[in-house]
Amino acid sequence: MLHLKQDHSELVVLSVLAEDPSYGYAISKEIAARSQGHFKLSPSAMYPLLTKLEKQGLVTTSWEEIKSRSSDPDATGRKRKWYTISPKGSKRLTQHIENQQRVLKILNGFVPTSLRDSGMGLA
Amino acid sequence: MLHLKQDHSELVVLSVLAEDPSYGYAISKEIAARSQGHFKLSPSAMYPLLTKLEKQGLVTTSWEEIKSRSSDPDATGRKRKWYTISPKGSKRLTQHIENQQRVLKILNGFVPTSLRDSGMGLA
DNA sequence: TCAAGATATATCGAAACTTGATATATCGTG
DNA sequence: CACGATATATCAAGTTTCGATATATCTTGA
Repeated sequence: MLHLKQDHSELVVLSVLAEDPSYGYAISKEIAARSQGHFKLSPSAMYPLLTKLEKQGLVTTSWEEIKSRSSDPDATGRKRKWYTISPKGSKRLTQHIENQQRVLKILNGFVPTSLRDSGMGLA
Repeated sequence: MLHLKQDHSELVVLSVLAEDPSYGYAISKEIAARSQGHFKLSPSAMYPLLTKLEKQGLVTTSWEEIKSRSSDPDATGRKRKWYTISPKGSKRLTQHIENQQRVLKILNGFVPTSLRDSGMGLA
């Protein structure tokens, strides 16, 4: 299991949302699936991050009332909070990736040539 | 000026030391030079990091007394702390880069195809 | 000669970040 | 009807980060 730092978490979450709106639980499942279980965003990492993205205007949110199949017509039903990437969020994602590429390129300049030449370069 | 996270700082410092032993001040200058000023490791980031590397046995250290040209024969002289990468440190550097490559590959799987196809992929 | 900038190492503290543990509640299935 | 999955969220304790600060020496040029 690889450790996802905040920068990477943000990149991954915005990437997932760039394809379709989703919600916390589904996003965490998607991340685990798409990374073959290598990446994991726990609830305690996920929700603060989503709240931060919302505050920064990178995503918009809406609540969905999940209709219960319960026979009780008064049942409250479970709530689901949907996250949709905003234009600002899309822009941020692009910038984020561009930035990663730039960092990677410079970082690669530090990798010893012996390692770089043996196909271990980063860029 | 790009923000160097600890993971990247460690990679960069070990990479610099993999070529030749050096000391704190010189390492920070080397990093600024080799990155065209894009990366910067301030003293407050550099010295705790070097101490950590030393404690983990990734580098060995020795003090050098810098001979003063001062006419005072009793002058203490400035001290310089040299850092040399250890076999354990070399191994860590290789693992570090391998790990970066793995993370990058998985991360790239999250980048939207539209961005990936336009040459913005990470791996 | 002497002031200023470069060389050199190091700590402090406030803020931000990280994460396992915890809390709460509903849904689906055997 | 119990249990695992779904679903969101906070807390607290630990780690990380970094500008500011401290200390001291060396070098250069006005």
